[in-house]
Amino acid sequence: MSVKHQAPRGTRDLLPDETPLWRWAEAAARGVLERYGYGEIRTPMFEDYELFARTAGESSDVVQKEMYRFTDLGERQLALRPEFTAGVMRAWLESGLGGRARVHRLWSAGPVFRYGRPAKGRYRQFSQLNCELVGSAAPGADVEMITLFVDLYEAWGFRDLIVLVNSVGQPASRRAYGERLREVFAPHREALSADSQQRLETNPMRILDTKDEKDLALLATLRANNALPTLLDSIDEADRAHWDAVLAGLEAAGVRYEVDHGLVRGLDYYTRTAFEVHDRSLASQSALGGGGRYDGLIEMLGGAPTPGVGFAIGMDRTLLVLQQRGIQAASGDVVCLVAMEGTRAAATALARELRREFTVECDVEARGFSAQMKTAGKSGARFLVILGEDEWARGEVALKDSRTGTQQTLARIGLADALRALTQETWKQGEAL
RNA sequence: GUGGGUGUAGCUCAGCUGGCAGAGCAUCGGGUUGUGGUCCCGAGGGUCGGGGGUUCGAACCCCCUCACUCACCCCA
Repeated sequence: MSVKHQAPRGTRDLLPDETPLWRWAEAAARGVLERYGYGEIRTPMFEDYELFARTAGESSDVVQKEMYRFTDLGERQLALRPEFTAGVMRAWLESGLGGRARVHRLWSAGPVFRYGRPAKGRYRQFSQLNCELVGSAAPGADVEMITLFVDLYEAWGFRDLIVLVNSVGQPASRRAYGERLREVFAPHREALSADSQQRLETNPMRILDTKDEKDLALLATLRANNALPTLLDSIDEADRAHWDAVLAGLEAAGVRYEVDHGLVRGLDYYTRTAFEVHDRSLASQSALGGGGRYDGLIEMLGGAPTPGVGFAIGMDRTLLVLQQRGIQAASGDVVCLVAMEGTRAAATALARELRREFTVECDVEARGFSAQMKTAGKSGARFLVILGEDEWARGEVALKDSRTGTQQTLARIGLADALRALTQETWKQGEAL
């Protein structure tokens, strides 16, 4: 098996046995989004490099080492989108949406690109479902976002979901908190892992979600002595009030959440509320989705100060979990036509007619009767319509239900009616369950 | 990006110390040109991920490379 080309590293093909689950999940999501009153916005898959570099933060990992950056033939500096929000906000500004109404509810879906070492659940091209609520600074907006976030997962069958929430405050308070952490850890520098000593310089908040045993032990000791401040202790009064209101709103909405003091988002533009959902079954790539508030972003892009909240859901990982749980998209009944030597021509016409209403398979290779029957059996077709020469001459066909094994002979004229009645019958039975 | 592991038929995998590439499942055909998914018989299918090296001889040993995977990093 040595083919000349393979899919580029970190990309993959979704084959026909997988796409039904994707379509089902996408359809379920669209239903929820519609009922929440969100409108779809489609933006380019690439934008000016600077747009992403500035909004995500020059020092962020995404910008430092994960961007698909390129120069086009016109010498433009561009990048494949590593996330949706920056592009959506650019479109919002450029189209003047902000002037038409104060609040906008937007969603997008499609591929995003990040250059990183691939692993199960981490791809260089992956798919996100993205939502934004632009124009409201109210805690209720955060609550609606998180509620929508959870309801999407519930529409996909998740029941045991817990949202991790935190407040990352303002950039200034975040910096101040970082300094406080440096002071706290400085005396224990030698006790930290090499990674964390590095983080002490670059991003001390990352020490809080270390996986190193030594680090964890130190953190536990510090906590026990009340020597470890939390980010929540460092945020200002307004942020604190916002945070309390968000939690109260989540309680009221009946959303299960857990406060995670170590939760920090990877992009610099986040303010106040941050949230994520994880699934343990995905090993090291456990984040299924996350989001937060980005009150400074639009101003950063040259717009009037405008608040916003949003989230992104990683579809690949989410569907990976669904597949692991054995969830399959329901498929409809299939009708398979089986023709004889003298009825092949008639079968093509009948197939065409039935396909106005039913899913119909029909042999195109003029294969023998027995071969067609074998194929029909393996295909899982619910109904077999056998066009025997004698019956056909009398204007009749045989209809076999492979679920029960029963077979009846009926007038060709009444075939569609009979199929309709049988499929509706099973549909009703399904409803009863 | 760092460190490990794995690549043999469409799939899951055997293949001993270097000596003619195998099995099961799947596919196709036949047994059965008017009743399948059971059974029986048969067939096709491989540059052993790719390139180089060592050797009389390499799936096996060495180097490089590509891909996947696990743990980190980071996140979706």
